Amino acid sequence: MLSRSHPKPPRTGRPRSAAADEAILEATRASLVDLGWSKLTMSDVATRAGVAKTTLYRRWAGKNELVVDAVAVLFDELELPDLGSLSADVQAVVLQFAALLERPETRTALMAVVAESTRDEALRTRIRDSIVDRQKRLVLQGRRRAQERGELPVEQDEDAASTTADLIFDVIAGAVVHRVLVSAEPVDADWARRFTALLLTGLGAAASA
Amino acid sequence: MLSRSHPKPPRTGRPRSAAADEAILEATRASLVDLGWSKLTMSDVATRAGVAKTTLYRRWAGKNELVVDAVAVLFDELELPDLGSLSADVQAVVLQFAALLERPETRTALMAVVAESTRDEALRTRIRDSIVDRQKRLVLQGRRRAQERGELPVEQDEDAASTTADLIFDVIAGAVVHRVLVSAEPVDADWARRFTALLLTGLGAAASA
Amino acid sequence: MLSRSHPKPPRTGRPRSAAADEAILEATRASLVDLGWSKLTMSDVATRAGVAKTTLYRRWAGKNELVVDAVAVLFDELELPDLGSLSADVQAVVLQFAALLERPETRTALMAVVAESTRDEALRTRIRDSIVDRQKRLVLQGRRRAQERGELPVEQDEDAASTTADLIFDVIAGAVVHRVLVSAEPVDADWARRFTALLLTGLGAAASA
Amino acid sequence: MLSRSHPKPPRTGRPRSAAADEAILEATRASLVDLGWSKLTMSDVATRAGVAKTTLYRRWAGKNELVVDAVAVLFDELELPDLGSLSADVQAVVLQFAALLERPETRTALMAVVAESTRDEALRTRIRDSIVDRQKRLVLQGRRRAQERGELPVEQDEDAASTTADLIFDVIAGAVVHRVLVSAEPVDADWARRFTALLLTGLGAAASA
DNA sequence: CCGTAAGCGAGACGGTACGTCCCGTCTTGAC
DNA sequence: GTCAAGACGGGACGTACCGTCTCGCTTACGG
Repeated sequence: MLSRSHPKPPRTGRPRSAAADEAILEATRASLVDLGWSKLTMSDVATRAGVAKTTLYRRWAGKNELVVDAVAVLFDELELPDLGSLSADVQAVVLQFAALLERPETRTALMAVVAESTRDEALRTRIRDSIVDRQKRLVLQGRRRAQERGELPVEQDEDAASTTADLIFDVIAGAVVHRVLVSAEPVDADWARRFTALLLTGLGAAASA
Repeated sequence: MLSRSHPKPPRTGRPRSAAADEAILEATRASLVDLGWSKLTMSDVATRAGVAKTTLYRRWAGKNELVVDAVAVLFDELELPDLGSLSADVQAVVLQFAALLERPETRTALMAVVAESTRDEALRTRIRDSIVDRQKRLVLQGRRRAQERGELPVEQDEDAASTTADLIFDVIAGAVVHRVLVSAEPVDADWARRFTALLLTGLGAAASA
Repeated sequence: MLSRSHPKPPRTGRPRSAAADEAILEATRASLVDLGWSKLTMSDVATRAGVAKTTLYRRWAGKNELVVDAVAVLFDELELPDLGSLSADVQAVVLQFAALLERPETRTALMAVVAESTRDEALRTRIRDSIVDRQKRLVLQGRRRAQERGELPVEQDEDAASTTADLIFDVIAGAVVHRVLVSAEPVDADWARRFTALLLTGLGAAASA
Repeated sequence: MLSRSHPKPPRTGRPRSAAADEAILEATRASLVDLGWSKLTMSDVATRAGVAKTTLYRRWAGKNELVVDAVAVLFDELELPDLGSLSADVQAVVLQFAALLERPETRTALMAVVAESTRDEALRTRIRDSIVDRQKRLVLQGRRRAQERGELPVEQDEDAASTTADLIFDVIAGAVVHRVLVSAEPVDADWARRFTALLLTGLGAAASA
């Protein structure tokens, strides 16, 4: 669960309903599925959640922030399986990620909030903190495991390692997102295999350089 | 200029103003810069263009279509320079593309229309036709030129060649978009060099396999 | 019909629907009857009139102004009958006025807008122009007729005549309103007779002094 | 102080704060002055009184009841002076009453609660008990004093006397209220003199008839 | 002198109406 | 038949109060 940081928890007054929070996020996802981002309204979410509109606005500044929180949790389902080789692990994650992007709630929401974030610095930060940066763990975890297996050398220069991890992350995430949402072509086992081969070969060569 | 297909040009009555078309698209871009996608309104565009709202709706079905046409032309500015090597050419295009995505009108519009397109098949087609598929010419042109230079072998299997081109396109476009719009990190000469190295190495290995 | 003064009638664009105006005022009166002033809402009026809320706000600044216009027309129904004597005429008008105040739409609306007008100069002016001052005609007409009959002397001092007319108006209107809306006692023929006797005797003595 | 009737005083638990009552009524009057009837809110009154909203609702059913209690006490300040003649006494009360109605808290509140009372029988009763009927004492006191002075005959018929008192009350209260709140003209010594003359002459004639 | 029951400030709750904004359509008269 | 202008029915917005409901206290009485 994302902590929306109540830095000074108020001590008086009726406490906020914890149940409402989850009901609202669930209702938001349902509304995304049924209506999509652009037709989703705060009123509709409130109605579905059995909650007053004011309760929504008391907790979230607007549609953008609400949707980010609603879908963020879905991304935490991604995990790196241990299939014995880096290539197999990457292919599996690629397929998982593509499957997540095919779900109607993420499909319609992700690009929309990214689009909004281009004019809203706070929203961009929220997206990065809640969604994007969290998934870098997969890259780091994959590298560590590959190094343990001896598939990749242990890097000495930490800065370079971090820069490379960022590059890999942009390539994987970008390519899969583009394939699914822009090209609208399927990410199947074959594509995953071909893409992973390209990535790992390029990466290996870069590492040895 | 994109043809918005007037298959049967109307023969009677006052003809449509040709000047209005360009004024509207220019006004749309200006509105995107000033207001961003989500705050852009048809009324605002009409006012900026000195045109009535009815005139907009006579030509475009809605905001989505209008914005696609308004920004599509910007993507046609991309071109593959001839710098003597495939690597240099790719790096140059990557930098061009990133610069285009940094412009406020494309920055705010591109992801937004892609998001809308996830629930609107016609819009997705329009985006592909007007924007995405047009840029595949750059990939094809780059490959042809590399083959002429002997940097890449001439492929026999046309299907495989096409599939590979699609993959490359998704990787390049996806990675750059993700870097600029999601990670919000700069695409500078260094990143372009590193990314291109990864791509071309991976590609070379894949081709020889 | 009250003219809401379109000082510079716009020459372009779709003209405002004249039918909507009357439908809205009628709906307002109906809503006053059903709900009373304090529960009347702009949305309800719009719905009853088959009109969008925006159409209401395009024509009236708010509930107060709308209700003033809606009930003003009812007050124009009052008229001074010619029953042969000033006393009979006054009694008849008193009964008419009381009957008007018994109607639910005026009953609930009149005091409410007067109350609002105590903090809104523009509203007070509107009420005076649309409702109150219009009824002074009854006092003036009554005096003229009584003078023609020889029941009252023709006054020479116009200022004094006007001041007296104002006094009479405040006494009649005030007493009837207070009886009906505050004391909530019936204004029947007996009360009208007694009140008229008090008024005319007092008035006659004042005139001869 | 108005008794708000605690018919069965609760015997256990913490007793209600007596100080809070007066603070709330005072805050209500202050809020009436600053905001007027229609903008006065329970929350605002609670804040001004340094009290929780629940405390208000524990004591009063709503805004109407609260305001009636808050202004009722002001009307008890009216008193009939003994200036030696009925006419002088009446003029003095008229001026007192007008001054009371000029105060912003009564000005905005009185008509508003009367308006509300047209649809709320309990409220009408409360207003009559707390405000209106209390002031009839002034009429009765004035008559008694005038009878003692020999200015008015002692009436035999008690019913008729009561009916006449009601009529006088409606005429005085109605005329002054109408002059101040509707006509929005000043009630000065001259107006009071002229009005009193009209009233007493008419009354004298009626009595002798 | 202690338990208990009501009162208390605070503030979240489900609602309703507000007045504004934009949507996409329709209705004018001018060209 | 298109144009600029602008009114139209509709619907969502985000805000403000409503009157109610928890909360964790405080405060007085009665055992």
